[in-house]
Amino acid sequence: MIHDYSFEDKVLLAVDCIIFGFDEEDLQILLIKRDFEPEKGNWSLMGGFLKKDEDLDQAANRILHHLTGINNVYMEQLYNFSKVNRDPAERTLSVAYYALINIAEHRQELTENYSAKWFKISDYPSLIFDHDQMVQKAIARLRYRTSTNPIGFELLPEKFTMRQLQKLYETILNEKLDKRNFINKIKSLDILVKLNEKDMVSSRKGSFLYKFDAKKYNAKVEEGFSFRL
Amino acid sequence: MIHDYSFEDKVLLAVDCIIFGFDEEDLQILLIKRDFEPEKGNWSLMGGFLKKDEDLDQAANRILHHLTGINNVYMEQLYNFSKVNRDPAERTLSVAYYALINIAEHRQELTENYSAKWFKISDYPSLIFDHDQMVQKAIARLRYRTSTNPIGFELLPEKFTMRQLQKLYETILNEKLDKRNFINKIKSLDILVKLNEKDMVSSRKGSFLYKFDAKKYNAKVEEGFSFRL
DNA sequence: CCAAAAGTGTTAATAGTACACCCATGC
DNA sequence: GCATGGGTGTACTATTAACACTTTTGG
Repeated sequence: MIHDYSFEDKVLLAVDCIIFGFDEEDLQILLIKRDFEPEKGNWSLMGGFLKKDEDLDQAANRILHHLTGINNVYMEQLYNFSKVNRDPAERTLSVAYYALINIAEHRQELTENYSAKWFKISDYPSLIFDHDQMVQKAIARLRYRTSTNPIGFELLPEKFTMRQLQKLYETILNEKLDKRNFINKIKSLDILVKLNEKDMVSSRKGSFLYKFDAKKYNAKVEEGFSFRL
Repeated sequence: MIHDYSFEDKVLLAVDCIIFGFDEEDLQILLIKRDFEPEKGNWSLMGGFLKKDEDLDQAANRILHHLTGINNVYMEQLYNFSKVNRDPAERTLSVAYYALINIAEHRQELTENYSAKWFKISDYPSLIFDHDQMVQKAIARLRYRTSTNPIGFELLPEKFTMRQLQKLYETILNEKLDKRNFINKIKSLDILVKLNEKDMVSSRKGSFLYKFDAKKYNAKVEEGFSFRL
């Protein structure tokens, strides 16, 4: 016997993306004004529908690329939102993904070609459907993930100062950290390379730049190391 | 303009459940032999399809109840598995849920009425499609969740001994724990009630029974307490 | 010479880990 | 009276948290 699937209900499956950026001061999300009904003119996450011939990761990447021109960034599936009437127009489920992007590197393509806008997570407009809930869940996941995996670097330029890194973690975790303790902890992890190069923008003295050493990190993970901040 | 959803692809959405139980010795999962093609006769998680008029949590509960007679247990959404050819018969996505059940309390209904079988997670048959992957992900999530939320109790009888609790955590975390340190830690959390009642099965002396005090736990959470084992 | 951010160590407190003996009971 | 699992506390170690002054340099 072959089970006949043809009597089962099929559904529309959306993919919505919470796109995080960091501008040296605030954690931000990228939103767009929805240009069709329902909820036309209101702020929304970037989304689209899953196609038959792609999996969800591919759909999330396609949608991100289509709406921002951005490719190859850290993305992670978050949760499947499924309340029956979440979209009043039609029964739709939505799989939320979040992405981490380096604002500086992508500022050009974003502002030039697309109508998206950055908002601080401490102050963003209310969103359509259940998108606010998605954002809150994404922030919670981001807090956890950045504490247990070295993904915070995805939000920074390739070369960054200790102060930028500290500020980033302070912003994500929403708490002040002690400068010396933070640096000691980071240094003890031994997964950064100190460059012979200084950032001269932030001070007269200049501050050394660091890079995340992915190769070293991976080697350490092989030996049982696990990142924890 | 109303966006026309009618050209978008619709998909079949399955819900598969990883059902965990604990028998005082091993962490186990409940599996069934699939009785239809493809993969007829092979072991599988319990699953079914999402219906139009229910959300995913409801579907997971319905499927669990339908296949086991069990209701009202801890369930949590895990991940949406979406590889294009994961089910060779038809394009199907599957949202995995995991459930925690108290084997003792439900042994009757399970063995009497249904054809499901418990397997130790240390030794279970290989499963259809991507179900092995689902189980592995569920175990990882269970480890994390039981370390940060007091959900381990869901796997034990309402009244349990310290030894049962310790054995449970040892099994989930897959490491030996020190008896005194474990008890001290648990006691310092101050979320259990010690009963004036002993379990006389496991020893001649008998060992005191405890209950999880959900009310106390919730009150403490309100005040900023967070469970961590 | 001064303002502004960078860089750097030590101490105290806390949390975690290791460890061994007596107790109560049924047989 | 002895075998079996139950119950208990302390000393040591490692980790985390608190804290302030000197350095560099452009203006």
